[in-house]
Order: sequence, then C-alpha cells, then structure tokens
Amino acid sequence: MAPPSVLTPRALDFPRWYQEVVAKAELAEGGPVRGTMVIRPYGYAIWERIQAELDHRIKALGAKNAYFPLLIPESFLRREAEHVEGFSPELAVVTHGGGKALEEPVVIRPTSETIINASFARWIQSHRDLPLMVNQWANVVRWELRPRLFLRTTEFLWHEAHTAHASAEEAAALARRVVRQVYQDLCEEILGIPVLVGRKTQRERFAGASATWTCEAMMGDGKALQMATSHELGQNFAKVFDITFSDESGERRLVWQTSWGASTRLMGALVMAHGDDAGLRLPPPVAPVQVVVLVARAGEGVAEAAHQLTQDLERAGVRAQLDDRPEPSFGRRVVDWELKGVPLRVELGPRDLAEGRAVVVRRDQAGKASLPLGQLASEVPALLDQVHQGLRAAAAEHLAGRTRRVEDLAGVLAAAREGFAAVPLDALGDEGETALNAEGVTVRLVRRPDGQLPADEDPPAALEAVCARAY
RNA sequence: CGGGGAGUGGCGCAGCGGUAGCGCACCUGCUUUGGGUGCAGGAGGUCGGGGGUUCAAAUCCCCCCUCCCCGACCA
Repeated sequence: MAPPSVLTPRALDFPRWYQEVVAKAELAEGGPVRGTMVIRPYGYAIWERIQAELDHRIKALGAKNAYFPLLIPESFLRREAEHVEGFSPELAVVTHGGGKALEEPVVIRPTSETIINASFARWIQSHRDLPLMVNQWANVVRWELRPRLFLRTTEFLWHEAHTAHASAEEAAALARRVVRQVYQDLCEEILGIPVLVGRKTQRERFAGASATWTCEAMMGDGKALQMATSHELGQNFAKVFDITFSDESGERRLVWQTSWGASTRLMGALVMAHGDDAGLRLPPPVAPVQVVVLVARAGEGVAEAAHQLTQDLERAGVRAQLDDRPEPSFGRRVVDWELKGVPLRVELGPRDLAEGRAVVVRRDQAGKASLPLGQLASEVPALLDQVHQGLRAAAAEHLAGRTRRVEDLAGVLAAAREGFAAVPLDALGDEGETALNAEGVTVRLVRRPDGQLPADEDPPAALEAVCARAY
C-alpha cells in the first residue's frame, strides 16, 4: 500500500511542498493584501501552544507583559541613526487620518524599541527601578518584497522583550542567557528542533544593536532558518531617548539594554524541520490534537468503544479527538490526519474490537502496532513522548549529517550546497563573508568550535563561523 | 526599480476568431468503507478593466491595472 501522493515530494520541489503543506494542513493562507497572512484555526492552535511555552519562559526570566501602541511617531524612528537606516525600506507609513493629511506621519511598528524606550525614559529614575524587563505580544509590519507564509510576511505576530540594566555586564549576560534558557530550550524541548547558538557578524546584526545573538536551525532541505534573536543594545537607545538613573552614589548614568524576540516564523520551522512527504509532523507538546481515534470501519459496538477510548485518553491528560465520521472514506481520513501531523493515530474496527485491541500508528515512523484496548490510555503518554524523541532524533541526525567542518572558502561553498559549513573565523574574514554573500551563502553565526557562545575576549582564531544558505 | 511570465467558476488549468470547457473541491442520490471508493445527477464564470478591428472577440491590436517568477534588505 504505497501512500497516495497527495503532496509534491520534498525532493522534487521543496518550496512547493512547503506551500502545499501549509495550505492542506489548514495552517494559513495569504490575505487580500500581498504579504499578509490569515492564520487558520488549526495553525493558530499550534501558535497558541508555542506562545504559552514562550510566555512561561519569558516570565521565568523576570519579564512582565505589557502593551505598547501600534502607531509610532516617525520622529521616534529617526532618533537612532542605524535603526532608521535599517528599517526605513520596509516601513509602512500612515500619512492620513481623520480624513486629513497628518502633520507628522506615523509609522506602523516594525519593532517597538523606540516607543518602549520613550516610556522607559519616564519609568526609570533610580537604580532601584532596575533591571526593568518588559515583554509584549504584538503584531508588527515590515513591508516585504518576497513574502512566504510564516517565513517572511509583511505582518507577523511575535513577542518582543525589552530590558534595561544598570551595568553592561548584566545586560550582556542577560542577552546570552535568553538565547539558551528561552529560545534554545523552547526549540529543542518543545519544538524538537535542535539549534546552533552563536553571535551574528557585524553585517548580520540587528539595526541599532552592538551585538546580536541567534538560534539557527536546519530545515529539511539543508537551509538555515533563524529561529529567534537576542540583542545587546549597549547604550545606543539610552543615549537618544535619554534613559538615565541615579546610581547608589547619586551619579546620573545611562542604562544598558537588551531586546529579544521570536515570531510566527517558528511555525514555518515546524513545517520545514519535521515535515515529510505525507505532510506535517507535529511534536506532541504543540500538537492541537495529540491522538486521533479513528473508526476504521463501522460495526457492532465500535463507535461506542471508540468514544469510550477517546474519553479515557482525555482523562489521562491527552489531547484526543474522535473521528467517527462515516463520510470521507477511511483512507481519506487517514491521509488528512497525516497531513495535519497528528502524532498518534489509533484505529479501531470490528476486527480489533473482537480481539479487544486497537491499532496504533506513530507519525514519526512507518509501521503499525496493536495494543490491548485496556492499556491504551495508560500507554499513550509514553508513546507520545517516544514520538517527540523520535522527531527530535531525526532532526538532530539530519543536522549532524549535513554539517561539515571545512578549512576555506571553497569548502564552505561546497558544503553549503547540502547544509551547514563550519569554517575557522580567521580563514573567512570580512572579505570572505562578502564573497560568500555573492554566492547566496551567509554567515549564520559565530561560535566556539565546541558549540559554546563566544566571549568578547575570544580571538578570531579561537572561533568558527557557521555558514549556509538561509530562508 | 531592471529582466521574464500570467490574468478564464473556490483552487489548478485548457481553449487562442463562431458566443466557454476539464481536473480537484462543493451539493444530491445510490454504491462503498481496514490507506485519497465508484457511478449518476447538480450548482457555480459579465473569460482583470477600458478602447479599437470584425457580421462575430476569452481569442487579434492599443492603453491601463493586478499578480507571479529571477536580481539589492529582514523575525
């Protein structure tokens, strides 16, 4: 029984496969304005789980949620030279309101550093007000020329956290801690996607930052995707927004800041990192439906048994859904649930029922198993964990298998056709980076060869650059 | 903004002078149901907009609009 081809195989045309999965799994579709996105209920349910996990980690670090306006005075953006320069090409500017031309145009936030820092300047007076850590869940708009659902859309959803500290060391330490404790942890433990962590090169860093930290993951086609970033802003914004505090000795000083964010792009990562030719494969922690109980064929007592089983699973704390619809055929329903990435499928028909068993199929591997009905509810949580570990292991193997250590530019270019290339930083240099960029390859991050984050005092000879084609 | 394409039912496409069709999806009925069942019937389109040529334009010509693909930035 070869699975019917419902999708373009990944090997044939990966981008097309991606679009088809997003559409057929009912994750999202394009909005009426180019670059905008409608996130459908099934897709949004996944996002809500990611959101909850992120929110939890952000708060654990000490940040509190707040909300700042969508509309920002254009003059705010202008205050930080590098910041405006970085964002001006992708700004959406509102020139009219209330039927009249506005005296000062307002921009729709591309990020909220400026408007949040305007508040910080008022809120921070004393060293006792520090550290100040604020997070917001919001939509932002960056006019995109080449949009792709979830990966690059004109409007997207994200969280952005902004912090202010009394010392450079404290801010720097936080920016690094965030990469590991918030983002890497989320990606690996919840999304099941292994990531590399490191620092962005000067040309890849955020507009207005003194350093940018990143988590990079490898997608199914070997290309890199930036999962989240954390920025050390130094005193750049503090200077232009005059964010000062009186320290213990009464001296007036500028704060040191960070900002960090992760977006709905993570949804795209989920699709591209775990998906296979049958569709989405969702890690159980974010799957809206963890187990679907499928009536394979109607028969005496089957519907009742399936219903009971679903209830038992729910009582065991599993997100279970019963599919006893008579209408689409069994095969069709199977294909649909596979497309949607449901981690576990339980099939129940008269034959199984007669034996007091049910067929269990894991989405992360081929093959079926049969389990006694009475044991299912207690076994499923462990099975879900196995699916999660299975997906993680497959993604980790893929990353390891397509990452090569190389010694020079030619080696980078060769390796980047398949995946990631780790090259000694001093073998690359700024000219090397330019040469790579001309070939469509970018430096994703700089790190220590053992995978640790680089320290400020590390000489280039002690570091490596990980290069790849990227989304 | 430079180069290349395309606009025809919800989606994907064919038709390229004689007044609109196919696949998928949708609706109804029967038949099926353990890996996208099969059959029959049905609904749905001022063929992107405007102008022109012609007895006759989705089709040919002109203008406009929009969208998509490839080259410079970004979560």
